[in-house]
Amino acid sequence: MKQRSTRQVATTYDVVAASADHPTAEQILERVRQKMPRVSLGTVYRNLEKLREQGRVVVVRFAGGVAHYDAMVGEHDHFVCESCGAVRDLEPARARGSNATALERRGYVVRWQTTSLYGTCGECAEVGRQPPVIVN
Amino acid sequence: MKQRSTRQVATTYDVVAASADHPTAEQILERVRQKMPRVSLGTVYRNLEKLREQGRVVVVRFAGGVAHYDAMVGEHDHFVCESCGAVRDLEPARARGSNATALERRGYVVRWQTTSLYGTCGECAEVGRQPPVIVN
DNA sequence: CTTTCTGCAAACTCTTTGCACTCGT
DNA sequence: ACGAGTGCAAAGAGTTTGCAGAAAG
Repeated sequence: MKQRSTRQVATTYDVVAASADHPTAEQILERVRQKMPRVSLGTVYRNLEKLREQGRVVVVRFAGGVAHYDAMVGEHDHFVCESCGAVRDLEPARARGSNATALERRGYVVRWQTTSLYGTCGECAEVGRQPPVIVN
Repeated sequence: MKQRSTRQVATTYDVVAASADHPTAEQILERVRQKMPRVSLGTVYRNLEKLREQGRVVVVRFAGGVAHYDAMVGEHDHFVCESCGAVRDLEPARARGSNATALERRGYVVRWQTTSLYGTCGECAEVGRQPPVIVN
């Protein structure tokens, strides 16, 4: 059960690592296909899962429920624009908050945490674009 | 296009309001059926959407991507047990963090935010149950 | 050569929708 | 009686998986 290093896995990782926009599997497929046109969606999903097991990518889900992939592996937060769907990485806002501390005092283990902010990004706010409630 | 008040909507809301465990649509269906056995899943989804539009329930998604429904409508945070899947409401940890302030200074609108903590709940920690990485 | 990985397509899960019928108003 | 709501089943989106052939070690 040893893992092999294939061009598909490498390219998939390169694409995610080069993307700052938290692409979905479908978007990753498109970008991988620019370099390897015959890659299939199933392979992309399998390889993303492999990369996740290895801790090289992270799966993020926002209000709409579809999986977004991020090569920024450390704990951090996100801003999601409800108008255009853009996602921005943010620094982890603060150290473990009072909630985590309170839970740990009661025997809970808090392994990680993440905050998502939802609103309208600067560009959309300028153009006056309104949030259509759909966020992937 | 006026809204009618039906027993299905009322019962669906009652079920969500009486549930502290953030049930999925399927779980809500089961509970509604205890009172109205012929209700269908499609109706539950339609009514949950209606309640969401009315601001009476809120959709929450965790790492696994499936929709959970919550009648606690105010802004608040969640703890998710990675072992048993239990979800606990937490108080909103803090006022708008520095991230929100910084974004707003740049012309962003931050409409709401939510934090999710992931770990092991007290009960699972006691029994020594390990996280299986699956969280609905 | 052996075993994992890939491409393809079919299967699966969760959610939405079309249609004929029901029930509030 | 009119029209929004319901039950059912079929269709959609996103994701997973079985299998035969391709390729890494």
